Amino acid sequence: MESKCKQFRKRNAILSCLRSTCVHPSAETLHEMLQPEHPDISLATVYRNLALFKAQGLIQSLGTVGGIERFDGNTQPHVHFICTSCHAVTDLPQIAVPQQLRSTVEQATGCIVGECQLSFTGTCQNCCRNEKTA
Amino acid sequence: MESKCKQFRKRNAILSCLRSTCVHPSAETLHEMLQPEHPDISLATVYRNLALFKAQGLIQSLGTVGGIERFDGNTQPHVHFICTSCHAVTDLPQIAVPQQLRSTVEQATGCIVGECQLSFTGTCQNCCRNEKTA
DNA sequence: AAATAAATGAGAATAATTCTCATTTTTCTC
DNA sequence: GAGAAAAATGAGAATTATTCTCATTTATTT
Repeated sequence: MESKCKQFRKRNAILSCLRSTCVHPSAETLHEMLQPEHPDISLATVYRNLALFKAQGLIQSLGTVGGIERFDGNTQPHVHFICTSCHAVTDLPQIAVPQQLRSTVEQATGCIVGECQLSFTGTCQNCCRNEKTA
Repeated sequence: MESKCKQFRKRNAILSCLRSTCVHPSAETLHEMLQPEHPDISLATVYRNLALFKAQGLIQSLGTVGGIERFDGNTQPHVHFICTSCHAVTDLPQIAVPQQLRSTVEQATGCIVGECQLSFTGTCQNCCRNEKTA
């Protein structure tokens, strides 16, 4: 039997917050973003729930950027740009994820493909400007 | 003036070892692989030189798999398959890296693109078999 | 050969993430 | 609705991959 949650749960707050941002935050950044409205959520809970959401497929991990794991509340396949200078991560909706390659990979290797990640790394517009003025 | 190295350097051993393998090892795995022939290379030196090679563009980092950074001695653009079960990383030479998208990204965003990474995650053939028998 | 510069080993330090456990909150049963 | 059971959480300790320090070794230059 399914049961409704009678109170706002911290879990929901964490998921909503991640889903409503496009900065692809780290656990710590997400924790900071939650502070104003939910100052009583501990960092451990953020980590715990991110792991849970990831296991459930509710969110996506982008892997680490500068040694820190980054998360994405958007599970639709899409492409990322990662700035190696400021570590900003942005979506590239202009580019399509080559989904059709999934079956090519499976046929060629006998593997079962879950995800396909396409990302570009480089220097973002902001950092390009700053490099020039510096 | 350029100077020749008169003795085998540990640095060279580390780079050759990484270049001669296709397992995309971590620093620690690479250290273990070096043990038989170079038991006097310390783990710190492996880390140090991998960071150096990466900065020089002699090798490539694949990011972390299961929380551990993996390296690739092959700097030619190519696609990877990452098994989320056993953490094996293999090349997919059958698939081409969509290099032409680089300029598309640059024009659309004003960023400067350095690298383009395409990878598929899922369950490798071995792990698929093991899951069935288990 | 002496002096300088670069590389290394060993272990300490760092820091992101995970774990522990006591407490609180939620759900289930009656 | 009350009490029991289960799940979630906070706080801080523990873990661990990676980096740093510094004394020593090795290579290069003079």
